[in-house]
Amino acid sequence: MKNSHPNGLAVSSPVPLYNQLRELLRARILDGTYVPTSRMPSEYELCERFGVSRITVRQALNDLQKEGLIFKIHGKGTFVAKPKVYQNISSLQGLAESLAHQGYEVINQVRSIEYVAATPEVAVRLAIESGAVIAEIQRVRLINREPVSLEITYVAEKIGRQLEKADLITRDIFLILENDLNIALGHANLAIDAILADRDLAQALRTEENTPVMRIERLTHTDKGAPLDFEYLYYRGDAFQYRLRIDRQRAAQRREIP
Amino acid sequence: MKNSHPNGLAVSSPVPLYNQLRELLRARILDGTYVPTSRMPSEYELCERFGVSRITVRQALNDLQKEGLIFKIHGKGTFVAKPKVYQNISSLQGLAESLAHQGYEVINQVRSIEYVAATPEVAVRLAIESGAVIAEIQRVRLINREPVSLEITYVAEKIGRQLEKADLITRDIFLILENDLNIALGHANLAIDAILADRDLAQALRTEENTPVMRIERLTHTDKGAPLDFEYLYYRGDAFQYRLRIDRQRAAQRREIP
DNA sequence: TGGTTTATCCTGTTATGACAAGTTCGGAAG
DNA sequence: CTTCCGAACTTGTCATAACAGGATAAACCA
Repeated sequence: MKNSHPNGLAVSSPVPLYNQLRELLRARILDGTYVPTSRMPSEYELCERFGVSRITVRQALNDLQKEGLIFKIHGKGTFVAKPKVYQNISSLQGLAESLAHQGYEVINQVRSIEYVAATPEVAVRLAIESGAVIAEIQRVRLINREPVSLEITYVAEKIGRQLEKADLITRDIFLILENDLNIALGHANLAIDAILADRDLAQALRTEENTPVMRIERLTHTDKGAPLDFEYLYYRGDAFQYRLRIDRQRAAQRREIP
Repeated sequence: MKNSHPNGLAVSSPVPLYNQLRELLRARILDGTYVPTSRMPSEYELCERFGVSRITVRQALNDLQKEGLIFKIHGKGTFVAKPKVYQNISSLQGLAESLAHQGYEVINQVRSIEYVAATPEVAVRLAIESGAVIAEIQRVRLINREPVSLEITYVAEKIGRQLEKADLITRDIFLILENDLNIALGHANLAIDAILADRDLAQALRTEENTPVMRIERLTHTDKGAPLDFEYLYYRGDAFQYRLRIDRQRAAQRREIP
């Protein structure tokens, strides 16, 4: 059988074309045929080269993008992602999420995207003048339909405009910053405390006013050290029963490939 | 402006149609208009009802499926997923993954899907006769292009055939079992030990032979208590430096919604 | 020379259409 | 009455086509 295509794809195979194409492209990325940060062939080129339609090519590319292997820039092209992502972000999060990845239903909701004047607290963190316009993104994370955390992200207005266009629901915000906006991330500072929920926070987390809430502040910098992204992460107290302890630094860092 | 569509979608809006449709459907699922486990309108019905093409409908539905809100069955229809997922799976995993979700590049590779005779060890776990044909799925998890774990999954041949057709790379295996195959999951048993990597394992994890490797056995049962899915999870020793400690049972279980 | 416009290439969105393949159910044949 | 088969409906895959809109560089104008 096989009915082989001019360029290596089997037409009358039980495995779909976009699937074959995805595996083929993934292999070429992993073996170095397509070098990180370099542009991949355009969608039309891939169409011709493999004798398939653009809808098939896009299906394969979208899957690869969701994996984080490639990223696209509207009007420019499709690029191979850099293998090394942020190096020094002290990790927290993954609190309830670590369970979540097990298969629990996780939903991210964008509660609001607004452009507001920076409060003094935020302005100081982002090293801008108080009162300047910045983007405020509020996202709620639901696990099994119950809200567990509210994330309020502050970034420069310009970056906010670009994040607004990206897919904040299914794609990681850091992936968008690094790949789509081409901003290299550096270290992050963390602070943790507990507060009482005010009315708005209680509403977002669907809990009672004045119940205890864990608050995490995270300030993420670019690799140049400039403050980039300031976040408040509010976790419902009763969802904060998992503890993630990181005993050492990241393993991969001490295991360089010669 | 707005140029409103007959059924609530704004045509000349800057936000894409499939995006509007996705939000609209998500809202209807969350507010109970579409009841869990019930069938949603077919793709063609949604086309007519909202005056859009099927490609737009499918784009919206696929996003919702990736979120886990709905699932599809080829030939039957699209269904609303049950909000409660497995109740009692003692969670482990998320070891290096908890960091991973932070934004590190995570790639799942299907190393092989084969149908083999059950070894005595596996047969005992799955409560079948030794030598019966079962499916063996080997998957490798890469973080930042470096392999950190090898997962070997054993399930009944019939289930393996169905998993083979599903999207094992981007979708969670438990989600597929619960939704697509309509198998309710129950509890799981875990065992952890350390072994030395043999040649094959060393190759998969791209490490040296005879280096220490953490091994986790996990036997997942259906809600009826029947053994369903037996897995070996091999973690590279030097990737096993994060510990996830679960101090109590799941929070949500003690917080019933009246 | 310097700024602007335009042509061109790219990805994003959407429509239409077709066939494949799984599911269900009723009617025909035994 | 049972069995088998096909019609009808579903999602899965894929092609062709068109236009929108961002990016870029060459061509053009001041």
